[in-house]
Amino acid sequence: MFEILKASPLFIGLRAEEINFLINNSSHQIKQFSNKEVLAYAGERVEKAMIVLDGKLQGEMVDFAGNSLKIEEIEPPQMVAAAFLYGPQSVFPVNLSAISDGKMLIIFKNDFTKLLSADQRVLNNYLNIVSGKAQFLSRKITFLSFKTIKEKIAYYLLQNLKTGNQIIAMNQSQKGLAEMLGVARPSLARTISEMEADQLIKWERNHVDIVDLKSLRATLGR
Amino acid sequence: MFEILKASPLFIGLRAEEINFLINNSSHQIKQFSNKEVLAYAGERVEKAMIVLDGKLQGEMVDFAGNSLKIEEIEPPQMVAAAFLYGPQSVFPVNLSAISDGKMLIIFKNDFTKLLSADQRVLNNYLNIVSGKAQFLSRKITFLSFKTIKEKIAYYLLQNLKTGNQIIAMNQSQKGLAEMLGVARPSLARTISEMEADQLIKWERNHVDIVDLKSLRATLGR
DNA sequence: GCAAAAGTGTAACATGTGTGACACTCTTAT
DNA sequence: ATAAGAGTGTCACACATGTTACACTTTTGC
Repeated sequence: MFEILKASPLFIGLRAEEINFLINNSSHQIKQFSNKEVLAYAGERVEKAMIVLDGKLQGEMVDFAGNSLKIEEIEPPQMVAAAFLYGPQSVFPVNLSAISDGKMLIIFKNDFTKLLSADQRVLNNYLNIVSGKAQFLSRKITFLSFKTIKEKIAYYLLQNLKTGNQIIAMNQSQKGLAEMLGVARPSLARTISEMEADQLIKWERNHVDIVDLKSLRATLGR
Repeated sequence: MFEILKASPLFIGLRAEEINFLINNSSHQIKQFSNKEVLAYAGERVEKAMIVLDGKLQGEMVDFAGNSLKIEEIEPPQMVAAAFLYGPQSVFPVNLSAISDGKMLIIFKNDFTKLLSADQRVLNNYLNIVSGKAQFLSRKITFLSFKTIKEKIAYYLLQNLKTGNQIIAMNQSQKGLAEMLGVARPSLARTISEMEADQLIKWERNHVDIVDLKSLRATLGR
């Protein structure tokens, strides 16, 4: 087990013996789960830290009509719902169910808090995990908050533009990009055409030429 | 100072003497700042925990064209960039500048980490702050990912509907709600009218009646 | 090399949302 | 009590985007 945990973001930088020592000094459980088992429902309180040791879980968002929506997979040795253990509304944002047999390490919140203060490296790691989530979400919002497709494209290009360069390698199809930006594929193609007509960019199969950097930047100036 | 800090989310549940003790046992500084002073630029590394003691700061997002965009105000005794102290990309997401004279408490990251492990209540508080941010952002994304205003309204209402009830108290103006949902105010009003015409809801000044819960849910079934 | 699959350019059309405007109502402060 | 301010209902209009469709090109697998 401790070999698996060594690879976990929570225990980066610790030796297996150290992890062993820490875990064995906090009360914990190993829970077996079987395929299709529902481990937690959305809205339920998060009261324990969970780390997948073996097998695979998935988080499925369930809408009010009862359909399941997005899916996020959690594999060993990831933590489950790391950013939802603490906080004013510490409830599961999704249904948590197993998509294979497996087992997980469970530490109750109180004990987990003690564990965090027992080792500064673990504390640091956990803070990195949670902060990382917040930062990821923050960046995602930046994207979503651009209204027009033109803005999204401009932002995407400028993000991926290395200074001094004026060519951006594209390792993604327009279809994929459209999905990532959350827009319809033909709409993306249309907007690209417009931007080419406006002499802002030149979109080739595998790379994009920035023709008029200044105007491209101005696209984002509201 | 310790009286101010007592009200800070970071030190909830601690007595002034305890805060005094903790702070004086970690190395720290008090920094005076003056109006219009820029305290940090977006992209700069976050290396210290900062708590505003007096005066007011603002975070301004700067776009690629050099214009400043959104503004977030930070007042005593709030922490600055709490979710950005740790994490893989711990850099300021915004420019940080003063909009009045004032002063702040500064604790360098290393010392702050020690402070967190020195007192479990402070650790818990900080985890609550950061997790709270992540949860707030997560909810915001859920909202932004609904495409139509009708969906957003339905989601909002169903979220705030207590089981068994069919009336939702509104503690927010339509204007405020429109802002929160990221839509134009008249568009929100129009959509509400439509939903009323469809006999889904009845929107009064201070509360909303759910007329047809089933159909309201169906709005979200994609 | 060839066929199938995937990706791309483009068009016509429907539709949801933002904008700006205005009258009206409710709340707040003096 | 009254005036000023904030919030609300509604309209006409412009416009960006999604949808659906089809021809064409490129890539992939055999």
